[in-house]
Amino acid sequence: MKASEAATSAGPATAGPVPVGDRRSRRRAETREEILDIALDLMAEEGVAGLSLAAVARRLGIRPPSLYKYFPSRHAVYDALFQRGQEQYRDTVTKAAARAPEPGLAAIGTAFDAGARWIMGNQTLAQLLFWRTVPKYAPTPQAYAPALQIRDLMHGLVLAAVERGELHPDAAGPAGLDLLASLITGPVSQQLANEPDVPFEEGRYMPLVARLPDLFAAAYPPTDAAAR
Amino acid sequence: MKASEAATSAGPATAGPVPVGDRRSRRRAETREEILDIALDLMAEEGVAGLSLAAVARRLGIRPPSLYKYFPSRHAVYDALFQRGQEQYRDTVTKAAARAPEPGLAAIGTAFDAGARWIMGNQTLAQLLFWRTVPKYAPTPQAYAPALQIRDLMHGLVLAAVERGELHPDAAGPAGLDLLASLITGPVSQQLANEPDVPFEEGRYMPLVARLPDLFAAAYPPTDAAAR
DNA sequence: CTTGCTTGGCTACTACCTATAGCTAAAACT
DNA sequence: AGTTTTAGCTATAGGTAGTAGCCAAGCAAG
Repeated sequence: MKASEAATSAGPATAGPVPVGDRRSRRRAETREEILDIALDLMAEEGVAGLSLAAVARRLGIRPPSLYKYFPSRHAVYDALFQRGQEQYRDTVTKAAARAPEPGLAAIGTAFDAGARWIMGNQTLAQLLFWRTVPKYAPTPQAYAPALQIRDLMHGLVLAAVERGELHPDAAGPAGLDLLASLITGPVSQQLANEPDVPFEEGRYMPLVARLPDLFAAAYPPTDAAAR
Repeated sequence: MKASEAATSAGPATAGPVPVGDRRSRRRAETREEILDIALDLMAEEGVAGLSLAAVARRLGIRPPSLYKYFPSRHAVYDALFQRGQEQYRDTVTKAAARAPEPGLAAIGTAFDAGARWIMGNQTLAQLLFWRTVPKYAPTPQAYAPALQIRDLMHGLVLAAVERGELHPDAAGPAGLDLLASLITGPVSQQLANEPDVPFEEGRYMPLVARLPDLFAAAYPPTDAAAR
């Protein structure tokens, strides 16, 4: 029992010879990941809210009730995917911001671009993350945690832009961050809802993302004193 | 047969003594509306994608199979609600734009405000209209038609603003209209996904709507020649 | 090597869902 | 008044989530 509990977070954290004895729990974690992969595929085919555990079981080659040895409910599968998605998205955006050519407003643009590309490449997860699409499902705090880290990251980027004199200090306030989040959400939602199948940047909405940093700057122009 | 077909669009179009003889089809249309009302209530309670026709039947006091005398499938119920919602939204926005104090950019703001308020007051319908939340459901062209009219309406408003010298002519192009639609979608999606239950304008995102016209103007500043 | 515990599969079952087929009685039209 | 239409019904097929309980294989300690 204790062993399996310890394995729920299931990261390849220790690269060494493994705490020994838990070949079983490693296998268990692998199966969990396999289930999540299949669930993701099925959600892409049938719609996010149309996920059927029975279909997952069929594709995995086991009987439906056996799935409950790995996840206590359908919502638990959604939650695991939600967390996985948030972590991937956070890492994508964080790395993009870190290797941006220069900090400030340009880095915000880099982060937006990377985030938008990830979303278009992971639309199923994006729907789960950014819309309330599954009846009665709400993410657990643990699964939602990475989203808060993303907000912190954006806050830092905005602060840097403010210090460079590219934005008014108010941009780093709550309303500013909410506006920033809304700006990126707009094209993304339009693209997901109306043109889910267009490839990369051929759609009508994703190209708009490149213009968002300037729009944000227009909403929070630096005070003349700070600029220059 | 012919009579009932004619009643499927079921608007109170003719206010007079009614084409006579179709007390039956009027009753039928009433029941259809009743079903849609109940479905809307249930979607609010259980989630948009969680609508169950059996539950509708229970609440209506009939057996589930009898519902199929009024709608051929669950998707047909969604489609009727989709159309109803698009028409309501279109009418709301159109009327708001028509009685705006002055045309141009200000009228766009008035239309946005009215649209946002309608959405917050009709969140269930809004989810159906603006997100792809129901697996395998896509609106029929007939149900989608009002959405095209809304785009035409916005196009007209933007053209008027351009002629008043408030916007660059490019604002009325496809990319401009897509940006405009994305701008309003952003706060709306954020509000629906993250704060669905806050009343009117107490939320974090809806107040941002008032700033969108200026943002749009910043994206398409008028050429100096046209201005003034 | 054997004994015993853990676990990952299974079948059987409940209670729900959408949708179809076909019946019947009441309502409406002619 | 007779005929047609229709709005309800029951029965049924086939799908879903989730629970209960059985059993055999895997693993670990004596």
